[in-house]
Amino acid sequence: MDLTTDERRLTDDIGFLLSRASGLFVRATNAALASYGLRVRSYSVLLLACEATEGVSQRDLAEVLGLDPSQVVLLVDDLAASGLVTREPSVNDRRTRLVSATAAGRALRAEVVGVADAAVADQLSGLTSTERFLLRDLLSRLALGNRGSLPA
Amino acid sequence: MDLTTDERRLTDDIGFLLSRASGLFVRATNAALASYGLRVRSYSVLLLACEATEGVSQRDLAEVLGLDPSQVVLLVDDLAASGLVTREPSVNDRRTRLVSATAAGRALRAEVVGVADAAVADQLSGLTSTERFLLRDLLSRLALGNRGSLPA
DNA sequence: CGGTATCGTGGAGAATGTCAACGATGGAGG
DNA sequence: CCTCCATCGTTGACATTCTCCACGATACCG
Repeated sequence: MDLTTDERRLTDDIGFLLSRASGLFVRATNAALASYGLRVRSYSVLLLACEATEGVSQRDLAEVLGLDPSQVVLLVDDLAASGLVTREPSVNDRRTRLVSATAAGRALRAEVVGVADAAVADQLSGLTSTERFLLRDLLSRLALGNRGSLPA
Repeated sequence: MDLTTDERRLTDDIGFLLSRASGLFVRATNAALASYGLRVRSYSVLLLACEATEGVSQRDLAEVLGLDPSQVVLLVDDLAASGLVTREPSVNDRRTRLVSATAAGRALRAEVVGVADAAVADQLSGLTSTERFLLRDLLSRLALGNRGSLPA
């Protein structure tokens, strides 16, 4: 049942397909967010800042996003300069600076989230709802190491 | 059943998960290929050159890889400088230059393909064989627009 | 022949990835 | 208290990648 190596195709490689699909999604989402002055990266940081009521450390941001901490600095710099997030030192650990969304940040997020979701949904138009859930579960396990499926 | 927008999480977004997983795969594969002087990109070009018995136009390479043609030029430049591929003008259309793998290119591919596949398989270790087929099918439809599932 | 499109190539500038170092702080142990 | 070591944020440097534009060469179409 194993194909000989000579019969393999790049277009059957899951790594290649992941990279290809990811590129399509990122391009589509960047285009959708462009008019709001956001890119996928800064939008992701904004979302995480909105999700964390008490703020997120930049170390955690780097961890979740899979980025080098030095990249997070620049992303937060831009968002802070735009007044979308604040960066305040933690009282528990003065090394860490907690990133929190401002009112303006939350407002922009509320305005943009539909556009971003629509861009993603457009790319997913070929999949049924069931297939999307399945894909999300599989990708979640690859990207985040989640064990089981949806938790109840 | 729809969550309010305030309850959505970035880690549930398929676009984010795709980007995250793709990054993991690319990093792992790059690390595996590093000692052979290849990166994911050049390795992909080499694979496509090996698959096409009559050579591939750089236009087609750009199309399949989802890259700008100007990037393909540099990739082929490197591979050609290493003696892994040749770039010869097409007899049908002298504008196009067909990229073909040399004997050295095919030899290197045979040597490396196992290492690259192992890197991908390692990332997929959390998925069953059935889940991998399923994931490949779903990604293939997203990345390549394939309609149905596996053709018989 | 003239107009238009395509292929490969080069160049510019932004965005991203990777790595090493540093100051400031925290934590553990003597 | 003091020293050693780890962590967080930051900066800098450098390579890779992305995006777009323009050009010469060739093809196609009328």
